[in-house]
Amino acid sequence: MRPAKISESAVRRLSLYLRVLDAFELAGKTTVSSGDLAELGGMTPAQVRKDLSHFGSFGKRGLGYPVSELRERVTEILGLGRRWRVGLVGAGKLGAALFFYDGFRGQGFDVVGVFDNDPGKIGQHWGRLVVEDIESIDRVVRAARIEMGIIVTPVISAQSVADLLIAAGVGAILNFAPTRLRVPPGITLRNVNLEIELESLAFALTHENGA
Amino acid sequence: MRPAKISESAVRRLSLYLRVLDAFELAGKTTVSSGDLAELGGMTPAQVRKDLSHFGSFGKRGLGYPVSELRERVTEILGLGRRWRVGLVGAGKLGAALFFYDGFRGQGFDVVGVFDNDPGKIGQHWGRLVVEDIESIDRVVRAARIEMGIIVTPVISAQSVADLLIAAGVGAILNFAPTRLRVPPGITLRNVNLEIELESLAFALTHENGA
DNA sequence: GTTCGTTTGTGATTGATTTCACAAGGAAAG
DNA sequence: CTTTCCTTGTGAAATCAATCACAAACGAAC
Ligand SMILES: NC(=O)c1ccc[n+]([C@@H]2O[C@H](COP(=O)([O-])OP(=O)(O)OC[C@H]3O[C@@H](n4cnc5c(N)ncnc54)[C@H](O)[C@@H]3O)[C@@H](O)[C@H]2O)c1
Ligand SMILES: NC(=O)c1ccc[n+]([C@@H]2O[C@H](COP(=O)([O-])OP(=O)(O)OC[C@H]3O[C@@H](n4cnc5c(N)ncnc54)[C@H](O)[C@@H]3O)[C@@H](O)[C@H]2O)c1
Repeated sequence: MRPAKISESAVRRLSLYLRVLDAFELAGKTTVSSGDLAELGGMTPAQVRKDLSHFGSFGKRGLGYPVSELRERVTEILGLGRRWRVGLVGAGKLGAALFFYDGFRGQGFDVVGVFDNDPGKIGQHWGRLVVEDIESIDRVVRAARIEMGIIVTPVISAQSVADLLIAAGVGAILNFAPTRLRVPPGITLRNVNLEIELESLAFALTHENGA
Repeated sequence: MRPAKISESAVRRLSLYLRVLDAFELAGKTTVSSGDLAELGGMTPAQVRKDLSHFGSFGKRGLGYPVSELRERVTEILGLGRRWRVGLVGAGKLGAALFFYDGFRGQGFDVVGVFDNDPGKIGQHWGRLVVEDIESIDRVVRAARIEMGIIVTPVISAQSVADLLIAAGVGAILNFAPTRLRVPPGITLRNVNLEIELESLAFALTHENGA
């Protein structure tokens, strides 16, 4: 089924369902109800059903959803039925934390290229990879058929790095630099801005007694 | 002005306005229009005006908003007119990246406590701090009057760490562990789940040709 | 095969957020 | 003082997202 338009938040909830389904499958359950999924995922049963119904009817009335089949379908919907090749730009503190984190591999994301512009970083061995010169990014992205980029450079370099990634054919970017990147239509951009997260906590703490 | 209810997304936009205002102030401009703010912030002028109007009338018709005054007001609204004391739990890869990142200090957030449960980590000197035993978290949080917690432990420990932070009086938590934490009402929780971000990119790349 | 208890799938409804559109305010120029 | 040109502030309208509520479907029990 090819749904008209799925909201960004609905897609994020699909990721949550997938985690909950993993837990249920591990626990040996063969079916789950929308209520079960909602309980562990932190939303309402109606929302679970609505989200899933956008992609077809997977459940049986009176019974619920078959765990392993639903897990497969959601995996497929999210595009996780295959592995993704990711390039990481910025071999700094955050870049290293991300690179040496194993969690992503388990979800199907392989970092197959690391880039930096610091001569002290270029040539370093990171796991089985070598940190590449940012100058070679076009060649390496094409050679390794990298599909997504993660930007963990300082703000000042972020836009130019994004431009290079896009020019090399990357279609999606996850940006950690606290700045707004401009990307052409058709390129997917997600920002992770930790300063905004902290500021939103500060706002909540500041206004909680007034609410 | 004490507005009835401000949406989470409106608060996040306030953070963006603050960044844009900083840039304008640095550039020596004394007034900005909602159009200017929208242009650099990536939203519409009407939304800028609506967001700001929730907190009062800061602008002059025909002229725009006074940059430095608006910056001060937004700073105040977000609760950034003071410094915040933050505790970091999990002295691992991501914890180190966050701890040694200077960007947060500039926004008013001081990490004044680091905790771990690994004997190999406890006692390590991190900057001018010493990594504390998680067992002492209650004492240290109270002594240092820590107000916010950042959780960067493995999933398995995240809930128990959250419970400890809350028991020690922390009112807001930023959680990086990819799991849903349960917190009592009155406690503010924000999650940063990088797996979900990557999966949302995978979804976009998978469905882009069909859109 | 009928009844009963359960749970899905979905149109209708409610609610929240964003955008529209314009009257009113203010500066500047003549 | 009057006209002109901008830009704000805000109700009204439109769009988008979440929730409700219920008929239809299914399994189990007898
Ligand atoms: N470290 C954190 O915890 C943290 C938290 C929030 C946001 N961020 C943001 O993430 C980004 C990276 O942070 P970090 O702490 O890892 O910084 P860092 O200085 O440790 O690393 C940045 C790396 O990018 C490289 N670089 C600079 N310009 C480049 C270019 N043009 N091409 C390729 N590589 C280039 C540098 O050589 C360096 O190795 C920054 O934008 C920062 O604001 C980091
Ligand atoms: N590293 C990354 O880039 C990355 C990316 C996405 C998500 N995460 C998440 O962030 C968390 C931390 O990741 P990491 O790579 O830094 O892991 P890590 O293993 O390097 O560090 C985790 C630290 O937490 C400590 N710890 C464990 N249990 C504890 C407890 N009960 N109390 C106090 N400290 C405890 C460990 O001793 C260790 O030092 C994990 O939940 C991970 O899933 C990390």
